[in-house]
Amino acid sequence: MKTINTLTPLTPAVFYILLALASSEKHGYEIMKQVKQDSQGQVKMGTGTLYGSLKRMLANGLIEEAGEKPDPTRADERRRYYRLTELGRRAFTIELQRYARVVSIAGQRSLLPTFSLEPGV
Amino acid sequence: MKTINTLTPLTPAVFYILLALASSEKHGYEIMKQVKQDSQGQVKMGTGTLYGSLKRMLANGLIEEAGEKPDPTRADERRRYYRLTELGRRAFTIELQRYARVVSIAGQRSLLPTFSLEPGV
DNA sequence: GACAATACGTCCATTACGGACATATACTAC
DNA sequence: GTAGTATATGTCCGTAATGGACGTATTGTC
Repeated sequence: MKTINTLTPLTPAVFYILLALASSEKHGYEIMKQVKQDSQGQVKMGTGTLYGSLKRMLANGLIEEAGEKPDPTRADERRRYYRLTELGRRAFTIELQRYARVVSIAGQRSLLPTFSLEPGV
Repeated sequence: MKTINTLTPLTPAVFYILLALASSEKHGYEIMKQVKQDSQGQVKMGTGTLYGSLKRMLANGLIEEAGEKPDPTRADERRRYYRLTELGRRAFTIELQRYARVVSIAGQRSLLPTFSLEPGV
């Protein structure tokens, strides 16, 4: 268990995993697909990075394994579900504020191009 | 020289260096102080990371060394100034959009706490 | 003259990444 | 039914990135 200060700034991989888990607990493969979607395919997380990051995040206390399966109708017992810990949620929030701050700074320095996110995001 | 796709997502260190250089060319030590300020002290870049990153970024073509010293009145000849290349500016812009998108997604999922940046930023 | 801040850099142990590989189950189409 | 794709987890290992210690020297301040 580490302090938030030693964990931040988070690597993009870890950050996207936290983002994926922030709404609901998910299993590994599901996280992978969510990250791909959230980053518009920009972040292509290999399995080594995915499962390696999950292992490190468990050790750091950013996430924990959810004992109960949220989808008991599905028989696939291979799935392992993860959820954020309190530490994980705090780290995510701090990191999100750092992101927002960076965008804000860039805006004030007129470094932002004019662009818009498509409505369906 | 690499393509943007192989370079992104950028590590936090590289991104902050690009942010520091986006407004004006700077030398190494100046970048270090700027990063510290832009991240509110959250990103503590060791000299190994700073000069190592600069070396890699030169090799990648994200930055280039500025021949002329912007401050000729100052005698300190140790300084080496860097500026963004076109590739660097494009990578920065893309990365900035990725940041903005992540913040936007988090907002739509109601993951953003209510917070405000102080006016002087 | 002393001392802190400035300024550059290397070295190296630790950490993180990412693709190849291994293995196996679930679903879809023919 | 069976071929093929998607789902699902994980390891292994070479490569890349980090960060702090160390080294050296100049500039500015008290």
